[in-house]
Amino acid sequence: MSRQDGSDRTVSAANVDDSSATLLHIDMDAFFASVELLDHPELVDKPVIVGHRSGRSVVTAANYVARRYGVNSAMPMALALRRCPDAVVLEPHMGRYRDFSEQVMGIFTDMTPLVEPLSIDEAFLDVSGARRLHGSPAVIAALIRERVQSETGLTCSVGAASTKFVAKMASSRAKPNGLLVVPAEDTLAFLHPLPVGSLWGVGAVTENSLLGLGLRTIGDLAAMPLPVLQKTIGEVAGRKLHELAWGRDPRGVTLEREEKSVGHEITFEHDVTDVARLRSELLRQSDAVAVSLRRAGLVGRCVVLKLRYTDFSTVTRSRTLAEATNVGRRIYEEAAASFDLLAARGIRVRLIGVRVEQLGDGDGAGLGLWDPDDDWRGAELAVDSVSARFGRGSVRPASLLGPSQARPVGLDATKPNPRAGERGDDNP
DNA sequence: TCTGGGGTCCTAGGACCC
DNA sequence: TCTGGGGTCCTAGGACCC
Repeated sequence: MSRQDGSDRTVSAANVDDSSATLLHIDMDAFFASVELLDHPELVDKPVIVGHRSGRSVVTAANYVARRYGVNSAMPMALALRRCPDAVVLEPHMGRYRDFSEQVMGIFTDMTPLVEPLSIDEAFLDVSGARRLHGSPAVIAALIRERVQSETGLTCSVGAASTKFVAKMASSRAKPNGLLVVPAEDTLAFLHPLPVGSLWGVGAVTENSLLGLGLRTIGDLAAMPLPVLQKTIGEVAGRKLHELAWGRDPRGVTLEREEKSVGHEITFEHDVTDVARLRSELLRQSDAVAVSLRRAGLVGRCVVLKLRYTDFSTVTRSRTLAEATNVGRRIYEEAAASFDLLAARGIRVRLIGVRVEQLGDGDGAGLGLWDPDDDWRGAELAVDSVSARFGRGSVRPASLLGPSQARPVGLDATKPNPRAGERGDDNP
């Protein structure tokens, strides 16, 4: 293994063979906080928290000075400020973070076309094909880190390994502002001493289950008989974690991901009992979801209402439509119907949200009925009128067809129904 | 300590079909 | 009818990630 820290000092074996470590995971350091510090250089040595100071918010990001006080992202703001009363709290500026995100993703794409963004501030890169042009994975990682720093003023950390999840775990152990290369033959030596909780996909609940089995390290997990593991944490999770513990992860870098759902939710500053107010929030969110769907050229068939009550218990109610939609009014009707059943006997609501699932291709624009970028209210009738024109089932989610068979609305309706005539009694 | 908002994936039970 | 097996869809809840 070889490691560089912020001063580009090689900490261990310098002449390590990194040729097998062709998957890079790149993660920006304290991303939101670092962007804010570019605009407030006078705060560099002070604890800085990004988030809303008010009410029920949580820490969105914290710089490394704040982290020394025990402040971490997702921590309740009230707790963070108790731990670090002198912290400077800055409001988030998502648009600005998105701009920086695009800039660094652009730097990644200059090195290889095989870039899989994982979130706004991290990505996987497959550099196996870029070696001849740019050099070994460690050289490519160093080039990227230099460019990111000189062109944006931000730092990032890079993990290089032969599998995605080991690269991801390596980057988190290189933080901040470091590079950690794990050649294939060092994978188990790297993984097995680490605590089970550091495995990607092991959260607090699973960690507790594993500790209950006496498993403290990833090496312990690897040595555990698979059936025992599966009995405790489930068949799929057990198999997956066992594979990961042995460094096996067949996933490659994927360029395009299909969106599975679109939703909006809010937590009120104070719990709300007023049903009319809750309904109007539902209408607002339904419209917002519809706008998001149309911008993405999508329609959805399943409308999910989510409520969180005063005691933090959460319920969801879903309704599946006969035809997919991206019309705010339709989404609202379904969400409100679910809501009325729950609200009939009075409720105290902390959070309310609407989500649309079972997404499909909603390319009604090709029919000249509406422009997906045009969010004026009149466009609301768009996909419902397409359905009306072509009849039931003309708007079918891609998930029913399989990815390669997904077709724009309308075109699909010109095909014979593939499910017609399959109802015969062929019971053996 | 008192818990955001955006998501993905898995489990499990029941309806329904052949 | 005292009932098998396999598949798909729908629903609700929950773990997990950033």
